[in-house]
Parts: sequence; C-alpha cells; structure tokens
Amino acid sequence: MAVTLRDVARLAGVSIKTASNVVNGYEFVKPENRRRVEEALAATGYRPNIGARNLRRGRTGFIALVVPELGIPYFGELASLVITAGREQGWNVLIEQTMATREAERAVLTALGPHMIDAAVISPEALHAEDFAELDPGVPLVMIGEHSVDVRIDHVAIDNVLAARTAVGHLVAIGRRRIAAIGAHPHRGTAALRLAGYHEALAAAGLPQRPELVREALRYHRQNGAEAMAQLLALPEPPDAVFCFNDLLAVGALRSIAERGLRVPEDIAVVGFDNTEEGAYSRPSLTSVAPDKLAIARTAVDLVRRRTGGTDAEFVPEEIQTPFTLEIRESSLPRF
Amino acid sequence: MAVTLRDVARLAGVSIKTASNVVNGYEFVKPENRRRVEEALAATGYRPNIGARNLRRGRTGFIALVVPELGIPYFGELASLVITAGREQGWNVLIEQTMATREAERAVLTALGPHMIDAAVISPEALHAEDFAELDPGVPLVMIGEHSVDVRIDHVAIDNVLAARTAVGHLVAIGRRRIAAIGAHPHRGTAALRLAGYHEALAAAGLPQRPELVREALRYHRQNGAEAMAQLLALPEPPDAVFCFNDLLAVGALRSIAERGLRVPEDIAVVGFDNTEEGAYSRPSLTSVAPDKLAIARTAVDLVRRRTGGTDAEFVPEEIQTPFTLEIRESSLPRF
DNA sequence: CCGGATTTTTACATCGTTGGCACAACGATG
DNA sequence: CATCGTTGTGCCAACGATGTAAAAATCCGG
Repeated sequence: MAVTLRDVARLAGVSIKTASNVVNGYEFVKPENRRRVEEALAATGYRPNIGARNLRRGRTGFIALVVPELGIPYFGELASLVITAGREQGWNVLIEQTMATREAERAVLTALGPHMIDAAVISPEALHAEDFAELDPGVPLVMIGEHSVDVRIDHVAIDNVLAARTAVGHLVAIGRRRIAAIGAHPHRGTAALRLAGYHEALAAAGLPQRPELVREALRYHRQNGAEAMAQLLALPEPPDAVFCFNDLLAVGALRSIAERGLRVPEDIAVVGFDNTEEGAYSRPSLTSVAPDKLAIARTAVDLVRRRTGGTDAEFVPEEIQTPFTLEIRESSLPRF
Repeated sequence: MAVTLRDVARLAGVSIKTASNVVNGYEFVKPENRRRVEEALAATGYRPNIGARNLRRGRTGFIALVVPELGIPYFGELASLVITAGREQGWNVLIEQTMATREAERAVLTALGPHMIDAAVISPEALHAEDFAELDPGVPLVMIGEHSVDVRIDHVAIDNVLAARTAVGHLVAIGRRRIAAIGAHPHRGTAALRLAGYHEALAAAGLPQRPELVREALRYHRQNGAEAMAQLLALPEPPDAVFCFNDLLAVGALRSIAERGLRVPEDIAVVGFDNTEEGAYSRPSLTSVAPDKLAIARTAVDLVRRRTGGTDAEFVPEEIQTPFTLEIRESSLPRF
C-alpha cells in the first residue's frame, strides 16, 4: 500500500541509500542516477514516513502549542498564526487545550514527554511558578503572554504594564476621571501587570485609586465581563470609563452597558485588549490594545528553533518584548 | 536523556519484551515481575516513544482536522470540540489550515500521506467533486459541513436545506416580505443548499424570488457581510430582513446597517448561521441557526474510529445528519 | 519423579529511514 | 603504468517498540 524508499530504489535500480541521498538533497549523486530516482519518486508518489525518519533522527518534528481554549478568539487567531509560522520552519504544531485549569496545564507539562514533541510553546493561565520548577517537561519551553518573574524560561510578550498604562492614559486623555478596570485575577501574572499599568496611569494623572472600581474576572469570557460591568453599574457612583483586560470582557461589558440603557462612549468609554476582529466589528467598535500577534507567533517559533538547535551552552532565558499599538475606535471617541 | 523500555527492563531485571508486555497489559506476567516492572516504570517516569510504537504497529495515532482557518470563530469552536472528542478516543488531532483555498485543500489531500495520519476530518470549502475523485489520500476521510452530492465519502452535517428554510420561515413568520440572502457562492455546496432552503421558504410563503436580494460572498468573513449588506442597502427598495449564511457575515451586515442609521430588528431583521458566541453577544444579539457542534465533533470522531477499525467490508458512505435549533434573539424579534 | 500441558520469558526479526563507513569507479598526476 | 584524491554507491547498524515463535520455567496427574 504505502510506498517506501525501498520501492523507489528498486524501481530506479539503485540502492536504498542512494534513493535516500536524492531525497535528502545529498550533493554527490551521479546525474543519471538522480534522474532515475526522481522519476521513480514521481511515478510512485513517494512520501517519507515521518515517524521512521524522526525515530532515526532523534527528533519528532512536532511542537506543542498549549493554550487555554481555541474557541476564544484571541487564541484561535494566535494558534492560526503559530501553525503557519511553524509550518514555514518545518514544524508540525500540535495543539493542546487546558481550559485554563491548573491541573490540565500541569498534566501537559508532565505528559509531553521528550518523545512526542521537540519543544512546547505555552500560554499558561493558571500555572504557578513552583509548577515550572517541579515539573520538567524535558524539552525546551517558550512561554507566551504570561509572565512569572521568577521562572527561568524563555518568554515572548508585549510590555503589559506599558500597554495598560497606554490604554488607561488614553481614557484620561479623552477626559475620563472615574476609570474602572475589569479583569483582576489572584493568580494570573498578566492580570497583575495590567493592573499595575492601570494604577500607574491613574497615578500619573493624579487620579485617586478607587478599589471599588477594580473588578475581578476569574475567567476572561464575555459573560464574566458582563457580570463585572453589571456590578460596576450598580455602584452609587458608576464609572465613566472602563479598561477591560481583554476584548471578550469588553464585549460583555458593552452588553451590560447597553442593557442599562447607557451609551458608549458618551456615558461610558470602553477599552479592550487583544484587538480581536470581533471587537473591531462590535457596536460600537472597540478601542483595543493591539499586540502584534504575528510577531509573537514568529518570535516564539524562532526561539523554538534556536533552543532545539542543539547548542548546549549555558541556558540564559530570553525575555523578548514584541510591539503593540493602541487601536482607537468608536468605544472611546472623545465626547466632542 | 529519554527513558526507553530498555532502561526500564534493565532496572527491573527482566527482558525488554517482558517490560513491553507489562506496559501493554499482557496477561501472562508473573506478579513478582509485574510489580518490579511497574516500580521501574514509576521510578524512571517512562513514556513510550509514540513514533517508534506507531512505526511498528503501522498506525500513527493522529487524525487530521482540516479547516479553513482557526481564527474564524465557528472553526475555532469546532476544532476545540474535535480535539476534545478525539482525545477521549485516544487520538491526537493535527490541525491543518487551508485558508479556504482550493489549492491548499488539494495539497492537504495529497500530502497527508498514509504515514502521517490514520484518517482525516475535513471541512472543505473550495474543493470540487473531481478533486476527491482524482486525489486519493490513502486514509479514511470524513467530511463535515460541506456536501458534494456525488462524492462517495462519509459525511456529517445538519440538514442545511431544512435549516435555511427554518430560518427564513421564521423571518416570514415575523412579518417580513422582502427577505434578502447573503452568502451565495459559485462552488460551495453548503451555500447552494442554504440558498435552496431560502428559495423553498419564500415559495412556501408565496413570496416572489428577487434575484437582486441574493448577494454572493466569496469568503464568509465579517467584511464580506458588511460589503454585501451595503450593496443591499443601496437598492432602490432595500430588504426588510436578511438571512446570512454564517454569523460572521451577519455581524458584518449588522455593522453596515448601523452605519446607515437603520435599526435592527425594527427596520431590518437579521438571522445568522452557526450560533457563535460572538453572535449571542453582538448588539443586537443575533438570531442564528444553531448546529449542535458537539454532536458534529463526536459523530465525526466516531466515524473515524469505525473506519479505521479495519473491517474492509464494502465501503458504503454514511450520511449522518446532526440536530440543529434556531436560537431566536434580538435581531429578529417581532415588531410589536 | 517423569511426561506432557500450561504459563512465562527471552531472542530475534521487523517497521522505514538515515548515518557511518568501506569500497568501487573515475580522472588526474607523477 | 602505478598512485592518488575525489566522487559516488552499497552494506550494515541503529533509532524504540512490538509480533512471532521458540526456549525456559512451572505445574499437573499418574
């Protein structure tokens, strides 16, 4: 059924090794033989058995991409780009979903033995620093998005503090004074960073920190945003702007605001994070921090390539910051 | 570095085969030896080398899921479910993106040789019937979503004609008379089916077919929906309702309608297709045909299991219809 | 305590591929 | 013509796991 190199070699009248040499682009093959092998290759439609090749070469050709959930637009879009970037470098990308549970993320670190994949790109949501210390996956790891300061792992992300400060600074610039935040989280590193940026921006503008304006979101889904916003609107003095830690939260917030009969941006300005296409088409369209997802994907895959490149020199974790912009849309237009 | 069965066997003081027998649950192993091997297994943290195992067994344990693009919410959500359903049955799911190009879909059929995967679940967008005839991937194929009548391949989908008729029937029921459709496509099977359902519903209601109310969409993205809607709004007699062939088109349509200052559903009612979460949170929230995505994922994976089960009896393609509902939301509420 | 049946273990070949190495073929050089 | 360096090819082993089948250990009744 399946065509093997042996079949090709037999058809071309050469040894298996010569056929292999042609396939692998080895230089010194007699033109005559090369032609015959190539014809046989074409005639049989030969495809190398990846498993066997990897077994021999000691690599698998797979990298894992560990994300919370593909159904979340940001991760869907990111996965799409990582798959493409990986493909360009000859990798197959295997996607693992953790549903943002610490247990699943730990399991992935453990189970992704050294046999199955050559490296992993992971976007942890619930892992603690000690998890990394205690579970050694045995393959290079590149973290994207999340940031745990005391973990010695390669890391690709935007400057979350600066990004958050920029977003909130923009709200200040359009004249808002009671600026809320949605998305604080007890264990999530990025949440802490974005919250820090939020506080910095308030401080820089001389605005008071009002704890009641900061809402937690245990998951970053639309519903969580809607619930948090509903709570903010129930305050005696509701906010005149809200910075959501991702676009889904913001979309949920928009809905709660609309249900209360308030208008965006006139009554409340809204800024999101991730710049998903969904936000660009929401009503009103959503101002959002726009990480360069393509850069993140490319950089992560590139790191993987370097880490699997073999040089066993002393490991110095890389901390790479990718660019971002603030996409200003209807949800935060100035009042006049 | 990597622990092999040889290491385990040495540590347990038995032969490799005995260790293998324990790992594979072979019955006749002396309890004493079984215990020793199990201890060694635990002590070394052995993980089988999947590639080697598959090489020997002649299977790969992988199935491919071929979709246009993960960044599209419907496919992101579907992929998420297929991965989970596959995992439950012991499969690793490998995702391939085709960006809805015929070329990439053909390439996938060709390249997914029999070595890499055991089967493929494919959601074709641009493939023609003859592509299937001429390219034999050499592994079982299960189609989801798309329907090409004359292809002898397993197929899982909802009844697209009925679903479209239901959606349009609903628009008729709330009193709309000039009902447009967005999403016609020259080569896409599902588009033809949904269009047929649209026509059937109009006919059943005694409404005339107006060709100018049917717009093509070459891709099913938000932007295509927005453009098509803009054209409809430019008609001398614009529609009072529009049936979009997926939620993204509908979201784009909502935006165009809003930009023209018209209201949904008062001026124009909108119905989408796919029931993505994005649609449920859009403003107004989107009435949408809701395929049971979980059922589709489960059924497809189940078919894969049966097809790879080995019985080489005569191949009779299965045609499985999964259930759907119509989720009625704000975008198609009756006028009073 | 032996012959035979049954349970348990082991050696060996094998899956498809590639690296290492020996050797063959070749033209060029002294 | 002998020698040499350069090219090109084929043989063998190996990657890690498992199927086959034979060998070894164990058990049973007589």
